[in-house]
Order: sequence, then structure tokens, then C-alpha cells
Amino acid sequence: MRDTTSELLTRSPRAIDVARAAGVSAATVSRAFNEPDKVQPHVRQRVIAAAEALGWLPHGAGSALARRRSLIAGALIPTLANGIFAAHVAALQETFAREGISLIVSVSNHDPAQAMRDVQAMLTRGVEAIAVVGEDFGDAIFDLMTARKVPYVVTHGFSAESRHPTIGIDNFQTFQEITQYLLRLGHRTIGMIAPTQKNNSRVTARVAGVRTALAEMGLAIRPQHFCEGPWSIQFGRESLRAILAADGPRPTAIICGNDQIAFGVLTEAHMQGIAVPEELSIIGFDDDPISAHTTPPLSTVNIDRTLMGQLSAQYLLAQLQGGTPALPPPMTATLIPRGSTGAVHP
Amino acid sequence: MRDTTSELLTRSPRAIDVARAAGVSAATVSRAFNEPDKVQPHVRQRVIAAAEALGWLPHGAGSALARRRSLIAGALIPTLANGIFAAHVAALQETFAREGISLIVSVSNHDPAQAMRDVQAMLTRGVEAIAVVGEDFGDAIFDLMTARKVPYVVTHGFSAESRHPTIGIDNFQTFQEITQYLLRLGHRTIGMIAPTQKNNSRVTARVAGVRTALAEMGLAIRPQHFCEGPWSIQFGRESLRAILAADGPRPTAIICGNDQIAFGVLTEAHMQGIAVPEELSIIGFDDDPISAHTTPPLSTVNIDRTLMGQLSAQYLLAQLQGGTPALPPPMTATLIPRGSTGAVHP
DNA sequence: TTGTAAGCGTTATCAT
DNA sequence: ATGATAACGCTTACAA
Repeated sequence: MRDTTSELLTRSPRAIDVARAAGVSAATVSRAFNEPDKVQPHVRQRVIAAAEALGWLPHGAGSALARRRSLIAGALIPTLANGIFAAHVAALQETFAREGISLIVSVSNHDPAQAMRDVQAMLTRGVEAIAVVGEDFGDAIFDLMTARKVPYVVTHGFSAESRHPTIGIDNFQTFQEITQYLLRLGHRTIGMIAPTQKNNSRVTARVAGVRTALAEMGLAIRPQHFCEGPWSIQFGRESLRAILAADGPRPTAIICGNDQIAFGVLTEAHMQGIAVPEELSIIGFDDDPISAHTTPPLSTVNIDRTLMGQLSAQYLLAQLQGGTPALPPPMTATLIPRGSTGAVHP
Repeated sequence: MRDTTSELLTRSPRAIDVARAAGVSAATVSRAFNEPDKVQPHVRQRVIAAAEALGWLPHGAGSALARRRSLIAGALIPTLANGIFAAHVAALQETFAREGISLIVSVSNHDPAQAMRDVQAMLTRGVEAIAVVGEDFGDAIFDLMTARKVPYVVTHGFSAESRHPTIGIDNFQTFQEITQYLLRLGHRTIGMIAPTQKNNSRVTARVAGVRTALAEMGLAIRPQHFCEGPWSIQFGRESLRAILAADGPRPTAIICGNDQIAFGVLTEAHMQGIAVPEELSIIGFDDDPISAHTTPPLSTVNIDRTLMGQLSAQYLLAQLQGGTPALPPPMTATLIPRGSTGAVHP
């Protein structure tokens, strides 16, 4: 037996409290909000007024239990250390929010074991769908989502061969095109500085794209001209130093796996008195806001990450509404030629 | 009456299924995971094995309802458009995750009405605590959290006068110190370029800090040397152009509200052939990774945003554990003098 | 130590 | 159109 009087002073109101205040049953309160057409306008008014007066908000857990719907989605991302995924998360959150769905985010730090724990936590919270950045978490995670029948989508890279639904650009093709662009400018000795490929098949695809485009011209990256390491300006600087120190012909162009690395290369070239683009062309990837303002402005590739987040959320939402939506086609990456790339000087 | 056989093939297992498989009651399954000491080791083993075999994960809504604990926290942030808040969100998520708490994030885009909807959605999901960036959402939001007895903390700025618990640096004092640093270098004509103050009292505090430090020396910012606008490189460039175009003495130093703006000022100074720091000192705020690598390297201020997220989450967690933790003291902002600031040239 | 049974707050079903 | 009532899955007194 509980003391209703004193409890009403302390605990949050429940639907039954609203119901009593409005002179209806709890069921009608539920309908007034979830199926407004099924309740008479003036009754609905009364219910809404009562809810407002009491400051009632529906209790998600109770609702989730009865409806078998949590109204929660999840986003699994490898890192927030660089700003790359921020716009994506924001777009996911906003698109889901428009449908009344809240977003849980988890940062795995590129650790498959952590990602597994994150997904389990999400499933325990009852997430209805999950957006996953990349597919480098091991199969267990995907098997788990499949077993639970939780729709998911892999973002930040489109791949027709993937066994998962993917949304994003075709990383292989995009870097093939970057390479072809440099080839068209006359470059024949091309270097590449990539972030680490470990647990990141997007990078692997990009490297393959470069190598393939070169191979089609009978060319290759000299091993001395290929560097792989951390996602940082510092690594870009070190890598250029290493490349310049190598024997044999210098590269006339360097493809960087992201703008941060490209900034490092650009800075180091300045330091070393190497003219960009006359002696060395540099191209980045991501179109960081700063890239348009370096000297010279950095040539790079832009991806609409907000759109990617929207498409991903929409794809998942369509599934939640019971559909079997078609996967959108690969997104287009836009090559933005600026001052850091130019024709090779003979 | 339901067909148990066919349902077991499709639906996720429940605690009762695990119980039957382990030959115990549902209560024991619950205890095996939540109060392991209260169940005999070999029984616990059996339960855990059965759960594993069935792939059982507890159903958060059921659990939340029974325990009156959602194990969900919320983060309310104004934007993810710049990378500033990313590290903060990551730290919140990781610190909460260690205690088994998932994080819902919401992006309000500096819109108080949107923030209100976000908070309501969070409360409906049953968040146990909320970390809020800034306090420029209007009182209604804070009143709501208070009424619901949901602990919250305001981050990204410490203020002894605030009616809310705050964690972060003292923005007023930090910009006072930046100004004093420039005064020590001999600067007397100092300009400032700040992001918009609308719905951002942190910026207001920073501007006040600069003005106060100047006033203590009998100085002031000339109106022509004060610009306020968007958080962008472009705005930094435009602002410097405007400042240079103004009549009267030019500033010998410019304080920028963030590194993006400072990049713009630095770039524009280059373009205009103004020597930095000989003719113009420039200081930013945020310590963007790029700042150490511009030419000259940008003097700026570093804040440990990861630590800020950890402190915030810990403060909230302590409250969830029933304590009344003391608010940590203001965090220290670290002035990092680099090449873009120097003594004024006579 | 373990089981039984009564909630937790909402919604869906079935009457009326 | 509305109300009564039985789930939803889990936890926690209380009993044994």
C-alpha cells in the first residue's frame, strides 16, 4: 500500500495521473498522443491540457515494452578525434530526430572488441537500427545484428562487393580518378602517403585505386615513395622528409590520404624550399575548411558527409517502416583542383 | 495463447528462456548478472553458459522499468560543425560507458526551441543525467531538468556566479590573461575578432575579459578594431581587411576568438604582405592541430577537452551514486606562445 | 541460496 | 469513441 498523496509530490506523473486529471482512462491518454484521430477533438484538448499542466512526458521504457519499439537508433564510429565523423553524426541525429528517434553514439577507437561491447550495449538499449562507419569490426558484430534482425548500414564507403549494405563514395574509384587527374597533368613519378590500413579497408581500397590507375599506365609507386602511418600533420612532414631523402628520382606529385597529412607535406615542402606546385604537386582528401586557405590552396576531394548521414538514416528509417528500400547509388566525390597541383615541369 | 515453439525460433530470448535452459528461475538469472555474489558459483556458471548459448542480452526497457534506471545519459551540444565538441562527446561517452551507461547525443544548432525538444526527448528516454554545453538555452530547459530531478552540468565554461553547476575554464579570466600577455609584449593598440555572441555567453565573457584587461591599463578596443561574426576562416580574412581599411592607427595585435578565425587573419596578412609577428601579432584560441604547423606557427590557447568530458561525466556519475560531489575547480587554459606573437616594434 | 509473485508505465485487444 | 484489462521483460521483496 503506498501513500499516493505524498508520492504525487515527488514522482514524475504517469499517464494515469493525466487520465484522472482529464477525466478519462489511461488508454485514452495514450491514444490522444499516438492515434489522435481516434479520440474526439475536445477530449484530446482536455488530455493535452492536463498533460501540459502536470508536466507529463511519456515514460520511454514503459512505452518501449508495450510497443516493442524503443525509438532509439545507434551510431558506431571509430573515432571522434578528427572532425571527419562529426558532420555525419550530426546528420544522423537530426534525421532520426525528425522521426522521433533518439541516437546513441559509441566510439570504438578502432578496437573490434570495444565495438562488440558497444553493439551489445546498443542492443540491450533496444536500438532499432544501427549506422556503422566502415566494416572493419569483424564478422561477429554483423552476425549479431543480423541475428537480432536489427537493420544496419555501413557508411563511408560504397562497395558493390560488400556483403553488407553500404552507403558512401567508391573509395577505389575515387582514388583511381585522383591518380588519373595527376597522370593527365603529366606526372609519372607519384608518391602516396596514407593513414594506416590496419582495421580500415577504406584506406586499403584507396591505395588499391592509386596502384591500379598507375598500373594501367605501366607505372607503379616506388616503395620509397609510399608511406603509411598516423592521421596527422606531423606524419605528413616526416613522410615527405623520408621521401626526399630516398635515392633515385623524386616524385613530382604526392597523393595524401587526407588533408591533415597533406598539410604536413605542404608545410614541409615550404621548409625545404620546394616550390608547390612547380616542383611538387600535392593533393589531399576531405576538403577540410582550411584547405581553401593554405598557400597555395590545397587541391583535395570533397564528400558531402551531411548528405551521407541523411541517406544512411533514411535508408534505415525506410526499413523500420517495413520497406525494403533500394540502396542509394554510390555518392559522388568531387575533385577540387586548387593551387597545390599543376602540370609537371619538364 | 501463444505458440511458444515457433516463437522461440523468431523472437529474441528472454530471461525466462535462459532460466529454463539453466534449470533455474528468472529471478536467479537476474541475480546471476546483477548480484553475482548472491548466487552459487556453479549455478552462476550454468546461467551464464545458458545465456551465452541462447545469445541472450537483457532487455533494457524491461530492466529500466523494474529498476527505475535507464542506464542512459544525454549530451546536449550546440553544433558538431566544427570539431570543437567532438573530443568532449567522445570523453563523455567513454566515461559513461565504463559504468554501463549509454549516451544519447543531440545537436541543437544553437536553437533554444530545438534544445527544449531535445531535452524532452531525452527525458522521455529516461536519461539519468545530462551534460549541457553552455547555458544559453533559456531557463525553461534547466527548470525542466530540475523539476525532473535529473542531474545536469554545464560544460565549456566555469562560472562561480552561474546558477548552474559549471565545469571548464574561466573564459573571462582566460581572455584577460591573453590580453595581459599581449600588453606585456608592449602592445597598446589591440583588436579583437570574435564569433557571434548571440546565444553564446562564453563569447560574451571572453570579450569582457579582453575589455577589462585593457581598461585596467586605461586602454580600449577601438570600435573599428572589433569584429563579430561567423566561426570561419573567411570571416577572419574579411575582418582583417576591414580593420586595415579603417582610419587611424592600425592594431599591432589581434585577439581571435578561435583558431579558425586566426587562420583567416594569418592568411590575409600574408596576402597583404604584412609581416607576422613583426607588424602584427595574432593569437587564436583552441589549439587546433594545425596551429603548430602554420607559418609562422600560431600562438593560441589549449584546453583539455577530453579531461573536461571526463570531469563532467564523473561529476554526474557521482550524483547518480547518491553523492553530492563538489564541483571541480576551474580548469586551466594553457597559453601556448608560438611564432605569431612577438614584442611590438617601435 | 533460490523461487514466487507483484509490480514498473505504457499500449493493444477486446468489449461496450 | 472510450474503458477495462492483459500483456511487454525484468527486478525485488518476501517466502521457503
